[in-house]
Amino acid sequence: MPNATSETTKETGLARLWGTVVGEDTAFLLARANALSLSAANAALADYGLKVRSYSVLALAVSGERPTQRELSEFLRLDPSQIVALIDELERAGLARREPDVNDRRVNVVVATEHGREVHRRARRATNLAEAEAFGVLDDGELEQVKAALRRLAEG
Amino acid sequence: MPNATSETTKETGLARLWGTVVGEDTAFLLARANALSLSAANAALADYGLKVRSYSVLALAVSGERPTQRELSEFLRLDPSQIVALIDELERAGLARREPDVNDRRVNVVVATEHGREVHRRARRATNLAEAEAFGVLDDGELEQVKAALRRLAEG
DNA sequence: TATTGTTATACTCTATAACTATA
DNA sequence: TATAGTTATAGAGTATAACAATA
Repeated sequence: MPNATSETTKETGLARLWGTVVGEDTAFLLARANALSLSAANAALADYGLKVRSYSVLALAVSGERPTQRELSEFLRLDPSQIVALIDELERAGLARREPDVNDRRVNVVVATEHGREVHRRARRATNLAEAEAFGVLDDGELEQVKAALRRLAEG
Repeated sequence: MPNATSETTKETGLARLWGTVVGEDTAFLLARANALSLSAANAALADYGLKVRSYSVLALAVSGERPTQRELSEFLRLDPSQIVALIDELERAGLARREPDVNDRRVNVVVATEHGREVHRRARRATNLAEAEAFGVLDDGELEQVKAALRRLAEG
């Protein structure tokens, strides 16, 4: 039990640090919100043997856009070597597979298996629920404003 | 030069992936915006031998709130052992120091040196500029809305 | 007994460079 | 010569457990 006369708790405790410049910093708030969102999503995906990374690749494989590994690398801002590992993982789990590009034999295109589509459907439901919970403190209007702003930041 | 008839570029290229479910996902957008903000801040802080982590600890040391290591750990959501390493770093650089708590000899309180305060002033200016640039695509009203929303997410 | 700070260790993530096969 | 994918490796970041000093 902390001593009430200790310097440790002389003010209102931890809360007083929110009043500092750090608590007003946009980058700090963004980092914390992201950490919360990330761990909520990863927790929701654990039931399906996925993490945010592998789920993102799976979702893009399911999309039907037939992304190449290079495109996945650029879009997800991950190194090509990390994409290799993620696809290996999805392939081992029977969720996706590589298909050679018809016109350029250097290129692999990533497509989902039927099982991958099914797992994605369920995983997506789970992450949607987790997101709704994580962002539940915001009303619909606020959430839309934030998304619109983040989209402009992210695409820029 | 990519072959225009290749499957790789049959649609509009990378941009077509933004139309998928991933490009609409709040967590995905948040993660990307955070990555951009983080690398901009780290780049700005490199001139001062700091990173976002060490800068945050320094800023809290400068605040005058005399945070304990435990409080820094909880507020920044970093493990106590990571706080140890960050303070060691600041101490080696002469920017901050540990002071034993008067009432509880187990506790260390972290305070900035005069040099630490000066470096913080300059580093803060640099990160403010970097932030203004990173979030420059948003007008002031949007930025305030986003900050308010993030603050509610982060504190919750 | 419980807590603060510390050390040690392992695990994940990330970044880099070198290699192959194709173009 | 350049590009797509692959492999290997090292560095940064993160999580966990055990420990000494103090409460």
